[in-house]
Amino acid sequence: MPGTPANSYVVQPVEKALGVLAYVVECGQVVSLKSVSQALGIPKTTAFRYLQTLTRAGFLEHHTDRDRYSVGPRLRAMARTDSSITRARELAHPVLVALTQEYQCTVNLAVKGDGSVVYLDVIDSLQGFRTKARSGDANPLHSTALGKAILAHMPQPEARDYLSRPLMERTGRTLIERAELERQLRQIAQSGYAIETGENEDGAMCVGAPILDDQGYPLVAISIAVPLARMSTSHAMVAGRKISEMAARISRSLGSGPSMPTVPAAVAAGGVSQRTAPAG
Amino acid sequence: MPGTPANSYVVQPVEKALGVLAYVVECGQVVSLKSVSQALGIPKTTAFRYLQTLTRAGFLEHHTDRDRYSVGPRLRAMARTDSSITRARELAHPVLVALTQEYQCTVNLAVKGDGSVVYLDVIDSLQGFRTKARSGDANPLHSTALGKAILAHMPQPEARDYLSRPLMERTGRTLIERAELERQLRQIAQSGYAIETGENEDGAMCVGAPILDDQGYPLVAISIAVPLARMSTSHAMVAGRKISEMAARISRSLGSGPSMPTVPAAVAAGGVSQRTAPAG
DNA sequence: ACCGCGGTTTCATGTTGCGAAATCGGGGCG
DNA sequence: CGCCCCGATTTCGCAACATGAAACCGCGGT
Repeated sequence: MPGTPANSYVVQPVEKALGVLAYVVECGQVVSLKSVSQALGIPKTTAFRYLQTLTRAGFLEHHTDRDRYSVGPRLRAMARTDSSITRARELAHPVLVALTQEYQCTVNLAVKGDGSVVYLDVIDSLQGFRTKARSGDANPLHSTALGKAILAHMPQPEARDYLSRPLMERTGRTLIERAELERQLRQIAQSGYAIETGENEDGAMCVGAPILDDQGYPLVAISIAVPLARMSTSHAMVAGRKISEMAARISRSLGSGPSMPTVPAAVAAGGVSQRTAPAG
Repeated sequence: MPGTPANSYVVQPVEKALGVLAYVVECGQVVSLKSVSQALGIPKTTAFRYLQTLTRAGFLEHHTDRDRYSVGPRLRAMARTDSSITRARELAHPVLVALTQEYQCTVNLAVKGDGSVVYLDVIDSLQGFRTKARSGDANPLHSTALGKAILAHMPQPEARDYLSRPLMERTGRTLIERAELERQLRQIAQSGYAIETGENEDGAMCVGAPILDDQGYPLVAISIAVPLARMSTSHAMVAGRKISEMAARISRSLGSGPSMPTVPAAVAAGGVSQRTAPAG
């Protein structure tokens, strides 16, 4: 059965299941096993298994009453995450450019990605200082201004989980003691910006602030990176306030309820914040 | 290695690949093969194949420069489709209720789904007439007011494709002759509403109109269903104009450019319309 | 009570997904 | 200038596992 030359490294079950997923979505999301099987020309047993698998993974939802499938919560969540990030990048871009010009330094926009920040946009100043990080690189959460800004605005359980893991020591200044780090995070949650003094890369100081999505979750963060020697703490604080304000403006554009300026998560010693109420 | 009892009908490659997909999205969409492999604990060969498959299917995008993966156009398209339909349903609901009350009859909201309309919402009047269709059911495009309204506003190539297939004869009145049907579709495209006189179910007359998404594509349609005997053609035309107007208002809320009231597709004998210019 | 249609379960089969290891490629450092 | 190392591809043989025909079940209609 030569048929398709199977040119490449395509895993057939995956490919077909994705076809099923796409079909369900395109079909306006109320689909029976039979129609999937017929429309895509795959035996119903197989279609059944794919629907089952997709449902279990939360990509589809199974309405047992009429035995129909529709798009599931996981897919919706993914869509929202993606569009939030995309919008945040778009909104942030002019801000990043402005920051580069003002401080003559590298500015970063990064997303949170399991235990790390991943740089999406890195804009270098023409003449100024440059850091090692390039778009696509990843760094620990606890050793960067970006990451600390995110950590400080994260729901408590998630932050706690991260902090309970061993923290990599990137430079001699990296904060690896949990109590110390948590103290700083609380302060960041209050002030709305994070300062990092060579904790990730020797000689580089960063000042960053989080951008919150419509649920108040710190999806991305922006920062400036300057030579450690060039900026005093008080200057950094001024910059921090400014950056924090810019980030907050973007958060507001993303729909992060007008009720929360910049103090959602870890503020107040043991304050607990939930991204989504456990209401289900 | 008992581990998971694999209780059920889950296809492992699919499950794992969905995990990879979710990871890429959650990670803020700039991910290397290695991080996927490490984070999910699957050998890199396998991760590679999944990424490859997901990319080929358009669910991911592969940035060859830095060898990173991010969310692909297909996933974005799915997300938009879903959210459009969801919004359309929400916006349409009060309209449906109003129509039920006004006409004392069943009203429908259906989506287009490969060669058929699938009923999403069916609201019955308390006392009045009821049709067979229930939420989740499907009917042919050419035999229902809903379907004809959609067909008439569909991009020409897609409509042509459908019409070139054999058309099922649901009742004695079903239009199965292509020329005749096309003539009617052109008229529907102009007037903005479709009338069906017992062509899908004996004794039931329907009047329907399409709701266009932000691309001008007829994603869903709404209709009322009354006993064939109860409504004259002239009454139906009045109702049609009203329904068409309501549908157009919803289309506008969905962002269907303010430049097109109700006449996008098949209008004017051979007019051609493209959903998306073939530029891609 | 019968019939038929869709969904679920079973089961034997061989296709095909898997992952260790070898290969390639490129960027950084000496 | 060339070596080295890391990460992405490719190869390849094995048996795990996806597959789909067929049997089974439950329901809704007649």
